Amino acid sequence: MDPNPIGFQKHDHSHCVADAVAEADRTCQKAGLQLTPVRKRALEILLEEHRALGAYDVLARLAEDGFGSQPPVAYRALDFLTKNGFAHKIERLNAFIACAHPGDIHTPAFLICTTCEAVAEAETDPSHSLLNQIADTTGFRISRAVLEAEGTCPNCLANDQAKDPK
Amino acid sequence: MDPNPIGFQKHDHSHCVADAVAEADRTCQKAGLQLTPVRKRALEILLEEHRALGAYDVLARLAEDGFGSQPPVAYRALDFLTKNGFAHKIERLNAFIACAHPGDIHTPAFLICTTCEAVAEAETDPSHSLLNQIADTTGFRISRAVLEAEGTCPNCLANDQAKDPK
DNA sequence: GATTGATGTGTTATGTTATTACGTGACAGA
DNA sequence: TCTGTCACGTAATAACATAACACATCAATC
Ligand SMILES: [Zn+2]
Ligand SMILES: [Zn+2]
Ligand SMILES: [Zn+2]
Ligand SMILES: [Zn+2]
Repeated sequence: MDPNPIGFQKHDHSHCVADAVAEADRTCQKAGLQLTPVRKRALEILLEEHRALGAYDVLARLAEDGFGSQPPVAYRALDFLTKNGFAHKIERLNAFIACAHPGDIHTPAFLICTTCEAVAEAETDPSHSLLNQIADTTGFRISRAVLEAEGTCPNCLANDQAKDPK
Repeated sequence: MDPNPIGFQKHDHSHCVADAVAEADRTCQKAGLQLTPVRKRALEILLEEHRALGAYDVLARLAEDGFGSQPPVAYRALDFLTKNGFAHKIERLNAFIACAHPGDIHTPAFLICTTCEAVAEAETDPSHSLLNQIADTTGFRISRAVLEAEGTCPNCLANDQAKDPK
C-alpha cells in the first residue's frame, strides 16, 4: 500500500514535484499558456503521488485549498493539463496522473499495478508500435492511442514471493 | 453516421449475428457455461452493431424485450460476456462491443473511429507487443492489456477527402 | 420427498464519474 | 467605454457502476 516507485523504483520524491512544476512553468511561458493557480495546484496534487487520482480526489484537495468545490473546477484543470501534455488520463481507471516525461510529444504506455496502485509511464517508439502497424495496413489514421497494462509491479511481485514462496 | 464496417469493410451483416450467437452457444455447451436468455439477447444486441454500446443502451433494449430494467441486469450480462470472451469493454468509451474473434484467448487491439463511431477489433501478436517488451525489461507482470486507438477510419477519411479536397 | 447450496434474475438504493448550462470578474484591444 | 475572450465559479443533471437483498430454479444430498 506504499506506492514509492517511479517506474517502480525508489527515488527522491520531493524533486519530482518541484522540478516538474518548474518545468511546466517554463513550458507555459514559452507556449503562451496560463499556468494559473488552480491549474498549478492541480498539477502539484497529481505530482504528489505516483498513482492515478480520480477527478473527485483532485477536486476535494483543490477545495481544501480554497478553490471551487464543484466538478467542473477539477475537470477543467485536468483538461488543461492533459491537453497540454502535463498529465494523462488513465482510461482503465478513469483517473489522472502527472506526466513523467513532459515537454515531448509522445505516446505513453502505462503499467498499472493492481496491488499497490502505482502507475508507471513508459515511453514508446511510435513508429514501431503495434497500433501503428495495424493502422497502416487498414488505412486508419490514429489521433490518439491508449496503451495500458494492468498487472503486478516488480516490488509487489517480490513481496508476494516472500510471503508465499512456492 | 452509417457504421457499416467490420474492420471498416462492407459485409453481409446478418451473418455476423447469427454465426456469432451459434458459435457462442457451442462454446458455452462445451465449457459448461449457461448462455441464458438475457445473456444471449445481450450478445445479440452487441452484435447488431459494429460499434460500442453503453451498458445503459444495452439495458434499454433488454428492457424492451421484457427483461429487467435496472442497471445490474445489463452489467451482469455484460460481465458474463466479457469474462468469457464473447465481448470486450472499450475503456476509452466506457462501452461494450461483441468480440470479433471469439473462442481464442487473445489480446485485442481496437481502432475507434471518432467520426462514424465504428470500432474494429484487430488481433495482436502478444509476444511482439510493445507492452510485453516494456514489461519484460521492467519486471512487471501483465494480467490484462488495453490497446485502443482513436482516430478516423478509412471510410470516413475518404468521405473527408471527397468533401474537402485540398 | 424435504433440505441445502449454487446460480441466475429481479428489485431498490446508492455511489462514482462527467457534462451542461449559466453567471461573474479580469483583461486586452477597438 | 465597449466588446470579445478567457478563466473561474455555481447549480443541476446526465452517464456509468455497484451494493445489498429477495426470490426462483435446479441439482445434490439426506
Ligand atoms: Zn516521485
Ligand atoms: Zn505494486
Ligand atoms: Zn457485421
Ligand atoms: Zn469512420
